[in-house]
Amino acid sequence: MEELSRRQSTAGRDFIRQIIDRHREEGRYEEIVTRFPPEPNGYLHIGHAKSICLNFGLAREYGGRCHLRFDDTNPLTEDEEFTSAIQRDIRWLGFDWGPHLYFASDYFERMYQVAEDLIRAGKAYVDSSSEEEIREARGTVTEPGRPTPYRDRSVEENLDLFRRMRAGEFEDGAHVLRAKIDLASPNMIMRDPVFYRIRHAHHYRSGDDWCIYPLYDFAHCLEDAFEGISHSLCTLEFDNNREIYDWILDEAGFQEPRTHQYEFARLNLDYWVLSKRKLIRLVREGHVSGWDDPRLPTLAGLRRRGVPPAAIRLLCDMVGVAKANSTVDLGKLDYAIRETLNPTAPRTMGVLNPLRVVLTDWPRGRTEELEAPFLPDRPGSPTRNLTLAGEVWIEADDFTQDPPPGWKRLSPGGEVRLRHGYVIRCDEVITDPETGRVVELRCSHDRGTLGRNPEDRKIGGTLHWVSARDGVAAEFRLYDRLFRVADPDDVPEEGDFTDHLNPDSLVVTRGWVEPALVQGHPDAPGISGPEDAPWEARVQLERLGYFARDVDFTPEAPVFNRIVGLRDTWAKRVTPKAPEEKTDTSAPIVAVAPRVSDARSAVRDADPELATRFERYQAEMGLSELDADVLTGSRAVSDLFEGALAVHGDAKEVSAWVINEAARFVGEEGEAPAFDGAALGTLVDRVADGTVSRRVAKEVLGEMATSGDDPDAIIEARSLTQQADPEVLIPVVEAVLSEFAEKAAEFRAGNRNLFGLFMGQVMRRSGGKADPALVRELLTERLEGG
RNA sequence: UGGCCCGUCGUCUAAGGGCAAGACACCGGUCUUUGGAACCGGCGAUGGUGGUUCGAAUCCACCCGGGCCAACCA
Repeated sequence: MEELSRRQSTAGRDFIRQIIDRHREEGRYEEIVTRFPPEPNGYLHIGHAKSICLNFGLAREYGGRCHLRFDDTNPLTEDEEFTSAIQRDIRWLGFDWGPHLYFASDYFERMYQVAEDLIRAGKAYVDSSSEEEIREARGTVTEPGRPTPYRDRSVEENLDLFRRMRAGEFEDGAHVLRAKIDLASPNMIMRDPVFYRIRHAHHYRSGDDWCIYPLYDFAHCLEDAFEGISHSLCTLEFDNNREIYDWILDEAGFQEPRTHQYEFARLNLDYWVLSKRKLIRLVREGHVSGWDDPRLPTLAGLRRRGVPPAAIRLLCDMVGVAKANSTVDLGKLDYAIRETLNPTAPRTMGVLNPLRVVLTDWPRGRTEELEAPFLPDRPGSPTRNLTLAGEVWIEADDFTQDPPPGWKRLSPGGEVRLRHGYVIRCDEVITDPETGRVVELRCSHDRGTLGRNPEDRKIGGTLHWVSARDGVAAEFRLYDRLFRVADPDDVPEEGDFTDHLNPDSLVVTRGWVEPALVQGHPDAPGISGPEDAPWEARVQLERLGYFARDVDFTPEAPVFNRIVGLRDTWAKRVTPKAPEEKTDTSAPIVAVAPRVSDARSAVRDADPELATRFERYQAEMGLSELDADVLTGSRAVSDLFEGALAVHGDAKEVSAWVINEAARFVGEEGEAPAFDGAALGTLVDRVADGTVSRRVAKEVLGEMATSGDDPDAIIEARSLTQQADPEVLIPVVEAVLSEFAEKAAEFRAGNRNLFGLFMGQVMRRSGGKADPALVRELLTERLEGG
């Protein structure tokens, strides 16, 4: 649909779509299958919306499917109530899972079988230590963990114990099932994670069938695998969990192509909090009226406020998907709402803070019907009649006794137009003798101005109004940001995010609306009747903003929520945004001397040969300490260097090739690449003797790393010999220059950045084979010479 | 502090060796019976230092900054 069109282009696709594109080219998966896996223990909020839009959107774009799966593995916190609320919210957002509704609890038996398999394979054990003991034995980020006394129980004993755990023979906490992996892993999650715990608790779906329940790390990857998920998307904080995800799936024997996990940044919005824990506090402590309080970022709250689901989808599309933690400007949500509502919301009138206007020259008893279109910019728009009699309400803010420069609204002696009606002039101001407050305006109207402008003068402003004769009293709930500060979590010692609550986040006023907003109107979309679902009734109150009926609305006591105000360039001019004091977070600029890496230094301490080489490279070859450091950080890298050096004797040159180009092909665990040092040395030789350009040599190296072929063979097979013949290159250079004549002119006019463009074009056309120094020379001659 | 992830306009996101692009925000202007909308224009960024390269936001090294992990939560 319209929001998707931007994504159709190849450029600018997010990293997840790029990965999926690649998988599709490889034909790796039969179908793209994603999932949205909420835990039914709370309400969905706008952060979840990003994940929903991503997962369901991907399925839609790639013609795959997206599962809705309740990740209900914790009987203590989960509840039926939430499963229906979550389904309603997703549907409201505009997505559908078809028949693919699943529950993790339905997989308990299969998961249990996997756990037994793991035990039989010696990959899991029953630990009878207490929770505290396990935590204590796990070590810290800097110290390795140590085994508990139960780690080496026999398979038989483990199996027996685990079965009795299931059978309910033990109290909560008596035993747990743990993976047997590596207690010294630098990744804390891999230090024998707990897979099952005993919980004699009633589960809202599986009842009392189970008294052991799997934990997230064990359960989630299996759920994905059971369902044939192809791309399992989660937020950044699960990054560390990917290792256990893969470990379990591999140990459980799931073959490629199987599901894999990818992490993206969760959505954050300033002036809001999005953590479940904090949302619960706001509700429980009564800072808001409930989960659907319109000030909350919950989908229920946004819906009640009147935000259209399309606006939330648009926001998610604008925000994109990436791996960098970020906080989105709340103004983007406002934009998305206005953008969505502007083309469709009927224009109507209401007055928030009324001020009485009496038309002194209006004949007593006369009424006039003024025809007003609901969508004034659209030809053929449906209309309604506004009844004008001798008195109207206008907005108190639209009048001032002493107008500032640029004021276009009413002031003593000034003229304005009543929207869809006449031009009026303020003749007299009635004030309360006690308070001095303006209570009424006496005005006269110009009969010649209905539907046309006076010729002798310009009327600057137009005011919205409601007829005092037949306006309907209404309550307005005006919402503002929930917090006063952009980052409510930024609190001083012993402070709390609730300290930053905005006391003015809800302002209630009583005013008037035109009758159509309460009675309904057959031709106006969104306000067709008093019984309409509240969030279906979204209108613009002209000059004020977009409003929706609240769930509390009744025709007898109409209540409207302000969804968002209109852009207001006047307000900005009058109250310029306070320059928010920004704490300077930029790093102080200090020149730091690069150091030898601690990690590599430790490797050398453990390997005397590397330590010797480290010294030798500096002393005998004249390499810098830093280069020598990198070259001796692992056996694989150092061997590569040694091997290459045996073929090509220039230590500096070889060292640069190893460090900058070849080292990246050494595996994470120090596995040697597909080529050896000698092959690398040969390649460096070919660069030195001018056979190939450096650029081509890098390509060759890449191929060596995948195929393991000999460099000469690759050069031969793909005829990559360097092109240094001017006779050949000149026509190419001239072709580029004439094709990009405009750019060339720009270059001559001073845009030096463009040199790379020409260079790149020539290089591309030569298949990267051209001698760059020569090309540069030829180009320079032609661009600068004549 | 060990490991992992991440640093591009004020904000969000592209470009992944060759013209730093778009959106929001902001600032001007045109138009206007919404100080709205629409239209036109402008401002504005590669965390730092070295290195590799004809050419670096992109590759390498170090530094700085931010985030995540030591639940029998997810």
